[in-house]
Amino acid sequence: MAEYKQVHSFDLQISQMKKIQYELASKVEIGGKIRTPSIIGGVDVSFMGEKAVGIVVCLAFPSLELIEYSYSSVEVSMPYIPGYLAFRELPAFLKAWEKIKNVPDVVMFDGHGVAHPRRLGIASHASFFIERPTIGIGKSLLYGITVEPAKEKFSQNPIYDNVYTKHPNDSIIGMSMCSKEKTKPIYISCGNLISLEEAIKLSQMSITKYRLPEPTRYAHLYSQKVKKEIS
DNA sequence: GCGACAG
DNA sequence: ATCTTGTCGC
Repeated sequence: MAEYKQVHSFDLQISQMKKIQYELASKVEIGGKIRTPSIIGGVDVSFMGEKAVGIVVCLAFPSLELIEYSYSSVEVSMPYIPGYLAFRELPAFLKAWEKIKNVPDVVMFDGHGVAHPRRLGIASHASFFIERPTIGIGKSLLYGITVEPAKEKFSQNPIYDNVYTKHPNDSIIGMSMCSKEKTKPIYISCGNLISLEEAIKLSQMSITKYRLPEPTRYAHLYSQKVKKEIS
């Protein structure tokens, strides 16, 4: 069973959530070389009424064959508020994470990493609980400035901080990338414990014939499937 | 005050 | 995210 650290509770007020985000963001470690993963994880959370269904899939890397997947169902604790997605989805994710036997070496999330107003999107946030490298894969931009890349596979452009004076040493917070010709781009950003170069490389190696990389794509597929089975 | 706003 | 079938375009 995969373990995780209970970094903080989820019974919080927005002001407390914001404070936690700033505190954890200051501890994010971008860069460093990680060993090529043998198992890559994918996470997605879907909803049905007041229930949140969390999914974790484990794929062999680089073959991308499905090894295992788990799911959980928890009561929704708060509404969706832009910038605070993690507080709504992490409880479901963590409950599914504990059921995983083949612990992933790196995990991809459906949402952003440091490409976030306070540098702590769900991918970065989750890393402090599972203590593993994470990557954020966004389907739309939440924060940052970027130029839409050409619609050719793997064409890409950097995502810069809206306020470049806020973090002058690292204004590039992610990469906009065309993952499939003639489709809208995906937004890759570091979650934690990984470099943007590595995050992009692993993302590209996880992309086959679809817009989303297999870990996230599979997780989403299963979340929809599981919802019907348990409804 | 106004507009933006992951999933 | 979710409500929802067929349909236009690559």
